Amino acid sequence: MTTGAATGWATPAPARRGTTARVVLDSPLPQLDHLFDYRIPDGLAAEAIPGVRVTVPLRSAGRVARGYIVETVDASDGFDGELSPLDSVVSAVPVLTPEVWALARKAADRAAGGAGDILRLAIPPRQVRVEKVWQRAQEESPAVSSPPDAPEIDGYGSALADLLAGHQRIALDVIPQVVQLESGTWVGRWAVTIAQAAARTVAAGETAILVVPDYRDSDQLFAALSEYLPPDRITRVDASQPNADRYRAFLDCLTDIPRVILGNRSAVYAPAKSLGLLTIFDDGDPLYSEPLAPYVHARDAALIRQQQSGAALVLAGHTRSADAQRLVDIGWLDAIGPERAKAPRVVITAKADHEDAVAVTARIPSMAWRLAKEAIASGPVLVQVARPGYAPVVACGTCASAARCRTCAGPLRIASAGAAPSCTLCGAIAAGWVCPTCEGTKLRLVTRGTGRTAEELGRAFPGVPVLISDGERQVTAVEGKPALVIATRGAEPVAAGGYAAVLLLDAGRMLAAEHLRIGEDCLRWWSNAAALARPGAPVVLTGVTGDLARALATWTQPAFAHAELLDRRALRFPPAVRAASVSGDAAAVAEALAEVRDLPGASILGPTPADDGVRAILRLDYGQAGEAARLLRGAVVRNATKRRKAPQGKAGYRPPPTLKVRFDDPEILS
DNA sequence: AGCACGCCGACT
DNA sequence: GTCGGCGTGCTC
Repeated sequence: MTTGAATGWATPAPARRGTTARVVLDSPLPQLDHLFDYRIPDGLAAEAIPGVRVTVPLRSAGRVARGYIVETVDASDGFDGELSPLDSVVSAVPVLTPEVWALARKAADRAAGGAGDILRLAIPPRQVRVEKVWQRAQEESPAVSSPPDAPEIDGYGSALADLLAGHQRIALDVIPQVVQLESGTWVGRWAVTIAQAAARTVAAGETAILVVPDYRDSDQLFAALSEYLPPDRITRVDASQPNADRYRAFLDCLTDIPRVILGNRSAVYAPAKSLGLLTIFDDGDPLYSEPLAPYVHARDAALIRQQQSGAALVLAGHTRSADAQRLVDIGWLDAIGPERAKAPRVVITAKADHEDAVAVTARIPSMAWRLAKEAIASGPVLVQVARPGYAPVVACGTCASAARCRTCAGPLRIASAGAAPSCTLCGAIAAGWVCPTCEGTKLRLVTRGTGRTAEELGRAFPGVPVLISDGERQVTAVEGKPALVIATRGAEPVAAGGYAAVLLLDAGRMLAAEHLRIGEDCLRWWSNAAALARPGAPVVLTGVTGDLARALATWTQPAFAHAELLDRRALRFPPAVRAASVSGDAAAVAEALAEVRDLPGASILGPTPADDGVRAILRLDYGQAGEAARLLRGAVVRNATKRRKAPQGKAGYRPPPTLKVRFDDPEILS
């Protein structure tokens, strides 16, 4: 049997191996979320080391659960029954490192959730063949590239490099530009800045974890990293990878070789030997909000990991999230920007005059129109719209009431040019639609998606190619030639040389969405698009004035975030306070809330009826949130252990909903 | 979850 | 008397 110590990838064997293994189970059940002690049988003594996957008996023979050895000890403390023996060691690779275990435990505790749920994000499913090949390769001690040179970080003098070398925590304002790499690829300047910082970390013999919202950002950053680092120093850990690739990348992260680990939100949990830098790009992006229990936001996980590891932390973006701003305001993060300010040229137009404009230009104010016409001769023009599709919302052409589906009353849309209207929810075709209010038969397009916008603009600019980039058909890069690029917010391609003009066409409509975070989101969408313009090119904001327009025009996003945070403080909304939703059976919710209602500064909204039970919102000062999470977790465990099945004979009985606690629930702000 | 243990109604 | 119903609680 090979042991890890011989091949360099295992945790060093302790001087004296314990006789007892403390095991975390791979289970979502709250009542099993603690360590279980097992006797290590003689036959497994060599393999049963911390971090390995094991199977263990649970309650009765024949029933086995999967888990990981967290530590080995000599005597079990706190449990004085007879220990069962470990069932088996699944694999010799110690996949759960002590650092990741500490992170998972703390992140779960902070969110009133289970560590096992975090581990499922942190450790990909095992792929036996991949693991065998990888183990063999490790035993042959593969050649490692020599450490790279440390590049300068352009645009920040020595300030940023000094802060990183001192492992500081930073809110970084990136430079809103596109640049061409030596490979010829054009990327956002942010990617180069982060790549340079990461390369310096690797040159110093440490590992950097770089987290980005999605694969488009990942591709840009990967291209930039490749300018500074050899391929064996860059490991991509995307959840969209095939399982085999994902597991291979994960295993590579376990080695001692300092590297850059690049990936989406779950990359914050990647194992890393001597972590020196952790960056999150555009931390306001909702993709960082984990949709799986216990719903830990990648930013929060990063903050915990920074504290535990002492690595440098960078929250970078064209905008500052209110959450990052709070950390700046309390002195937890140092705010740093470029040496020389480089703001895009933002042109604000008054509200579009819909009354006397011709149909084709209805959404486009004359100034925007003129600037686009001028610009298109010299290069691509980006048109940002709110929605994909053709006509996502339609209404009666006569009385203007919203058009609804006859079957399910869902809203109707027109999916493509010339298509019959269909239901957004059930998909039913609404041929021969008649307005139930006024009996009109004509439909009016209330909103125009990418498709309809492309059609309209294509007609207005004959001979100019029109490209569409939205959620379904994503274009990642366009050439520097005249073209109209119609994109939904967040799906804008990078243009070679930058866009000759950027039209933020549906700004007013985007801002009208009912969401307390909408101002922050809009500024982020617009700023990210503006950063794709070439120097001096006009960025036209239509239909929006006021603080938000001023923040974009003067490129003072941190000031906007600060003002936003003051508003939230006055209202006691996140992130000025921490909030959690508590939902489930009315009695269970009441019992859970009774535990926390007397904590200093706690306040409760509700409970209000919610699907199959009730839901309440709990607001807490940050200092009390940890204690609240502990108390609520206790309530969840008690609820889980006493929940019972239907009494026999009662047909149609539904068991009461389980008690759920969700900290930092994004729906609280909607 | 899944399984054993335990305390009240119909049975040989 | 005891067989077995399912409500209750635990899992190292």
